[in-house]
Amino acid sequence: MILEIVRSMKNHPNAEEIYEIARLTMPNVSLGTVYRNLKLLAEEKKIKEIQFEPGKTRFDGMTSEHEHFICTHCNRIFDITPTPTVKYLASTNPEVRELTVQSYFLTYYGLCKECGPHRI
Amino acid sequence: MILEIVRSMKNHPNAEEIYEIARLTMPNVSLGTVYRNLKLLAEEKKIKEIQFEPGKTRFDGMTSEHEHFICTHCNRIFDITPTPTVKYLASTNPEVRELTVQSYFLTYYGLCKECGPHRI
DNA sequence: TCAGTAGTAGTAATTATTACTATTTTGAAA
DNA sequence: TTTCAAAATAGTAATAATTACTACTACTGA
Repeated sequence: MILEIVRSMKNHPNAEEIYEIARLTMPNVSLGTVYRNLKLLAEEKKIKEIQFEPGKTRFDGMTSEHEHFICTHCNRIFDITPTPTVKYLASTNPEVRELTVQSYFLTYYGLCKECGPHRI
Repeated sequence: MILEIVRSMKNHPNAEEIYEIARLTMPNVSLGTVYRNLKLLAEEKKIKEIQFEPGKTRFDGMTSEHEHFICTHCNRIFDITPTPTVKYLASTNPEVRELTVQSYFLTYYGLCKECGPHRI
């Protein structure tokens, strides 16, 4: 049930937000239960925990490899499909080639289409 | 003073660790002062706040563009010099090209030289 | 010298998260 | 179906990281 909720929420919610949605269908679910299940789901790799701002863990039901873009103006978070994967990039970096890369976490910061001019 | 301490610590310390070092030279500095100055320094962009594990903010005195590698076995954090910059990579990604990228944050997870075989 | 500002120590408060405990639910064997 | 142990839960207490508050000190410049 909680897994379904996280999967249906596309806005990278935190535990509190998931709890609010969960209460709509399970009116007396407790926050502790939400936390516990989120942790279990994360351990089973069915959801991802992500850290953007300090002290706030967010959850992401999309487990396929993807990146994020955070608009520094409106604070919205966008999902980005990686085109040439960072693993390829890693393979061209001598420092990284000596290590075994299993996964990576990449977040861009900048201005989204609505908030800023198109420019790199 | 706190800026010097953060710059001298290469291990991405958290506030508590910085506090411990600060007390060596300023025995009655308070933890609140350390937190306040770290926040000020971060606002002035003289240090960077980084989030690896949930609920723990670490600080980095190296403000030049660089990436991190975290060994999933020994949990050590390594600094990585970006070779082809991710900005270049971003420019090849149509999704990202429509946005204004100001900065990025990239962390690799995997096994370091001591903990795992060399393999990509 | 003195008033005002800024910075600090020390403590209290807040926030996100985890732990605990008594109770409820579940599910499989009898 | 009944029974009973194991697992999950609600509700609350506890913890950890961080921030806010307050009274006090130090520094500043006129």
